[in-house]
Amino acid sequence: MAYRRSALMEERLADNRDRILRAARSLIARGGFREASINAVSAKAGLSTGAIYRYFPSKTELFVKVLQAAVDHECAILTGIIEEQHPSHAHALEGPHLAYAFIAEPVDPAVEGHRIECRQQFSNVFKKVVQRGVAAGEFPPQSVDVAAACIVGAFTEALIRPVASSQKSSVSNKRLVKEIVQFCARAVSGSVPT
Amino acid sequence: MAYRRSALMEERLADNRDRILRAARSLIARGGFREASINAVSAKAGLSTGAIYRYFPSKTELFVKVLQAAVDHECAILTGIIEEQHPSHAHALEGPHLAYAFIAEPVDPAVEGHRIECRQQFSNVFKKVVQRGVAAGEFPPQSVDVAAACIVGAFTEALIRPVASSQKSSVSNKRLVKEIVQFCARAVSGSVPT
DNA sequence: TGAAAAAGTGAACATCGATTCACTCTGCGA
DNA sequence: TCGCAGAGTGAATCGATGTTCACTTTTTCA
Repeated sequence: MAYRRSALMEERLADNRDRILRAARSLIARGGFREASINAVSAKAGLSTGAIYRYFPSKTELFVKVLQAAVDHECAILTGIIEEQHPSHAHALEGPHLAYAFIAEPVDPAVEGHRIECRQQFSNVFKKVVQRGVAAGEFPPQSVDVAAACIVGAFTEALIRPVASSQKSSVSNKRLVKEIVQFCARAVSGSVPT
Repeated sequence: MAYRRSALMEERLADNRDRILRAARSLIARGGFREASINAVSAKAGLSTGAIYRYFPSKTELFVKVLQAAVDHECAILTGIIEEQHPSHAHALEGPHLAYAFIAEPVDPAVEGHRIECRQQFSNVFKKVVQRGVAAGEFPPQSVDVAAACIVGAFTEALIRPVASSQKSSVSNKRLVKEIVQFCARAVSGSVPT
């Protein structure tokens, strides 16, 4: 009769899909989209090139899924940090490596379009914070859209620079984040944080 | 005897080279590196594909030269604005289109490396300003490197966003720049500019 | 003017990587 | 155990581009 996938099989398929995503993510994080060829991804995932196409219709789709997952994850963390005032969780952000792919690389227009949405997503997180501050009179009047974009830009550039130049940064990652946060805090509030 | 190029010929060659650079620059600004294939460049420059290789050893070299020229130009403008307090010259910056190629696109590692240098170059311009302010006690103590990187990031992200999303921005370019400048001014000085 | 040298041409070539597909292998159901 | 559906394979295909090169055209100079 009709072919039914056993639970075990179902699980294995899901696992494969997951391994593909992880492999792609890892390769992108390490060497950018450039390094994430279908061959490399399939090899790393322990599958053949053809198998990839059973799970994703195209390389583009695969990349979009990878970005989506990463951004969802990081946005959640970010929101958590901001909402709950637990800046210590900042280390949960996976460092600048993946972020690099968000900003400093090409690819085809489809992925490009998606990347823009991702940046927008990050931006929205910050926008809310600024809006709140301005409404409460804590922050001086300003274009919240521009401010949000600036914050995203400041983070990405400042975080990415050390990766891109592959030089040992003189400041630790933790300290770096702290500096950036202070920069942005002064920018939106117009005052030196205590 | 030995072949000597006449002045006229010399001029024509220089003009060709110039047209190639302009063509590449224009294509990059319009559609990113992706659109700037050798064929497209040669066509736009009014030469054959092969001719390009008489002027530049490779596509990579050509791109590097284009970036170099653009960055030199923009850095000079930027320095001028800052040094001479003529913010009105800001319109001389060619807008976000070329900037887009500096940040949001891939290409081969050689160009990538050069791009990083370009960002550094921009960064240095800002770094000096911040350093001066901190030394003079006008700005609170801060990591000038991080601040400079943040400023570059803020500018690029905020300027590029409208281009990337290809939506008519609600703010004019001039106003946009002003907002960004204010953001950065507050960030480094920790006070609301008058 | 004629011949050598340089500049220009563009079709052919080389490469690289995504995608396909004819085939093999494996798990499900009878 | 048998036979089929689905999963997996990987070499071949295909398309896109950067680069080359044999040839044509133009320029220089005696």
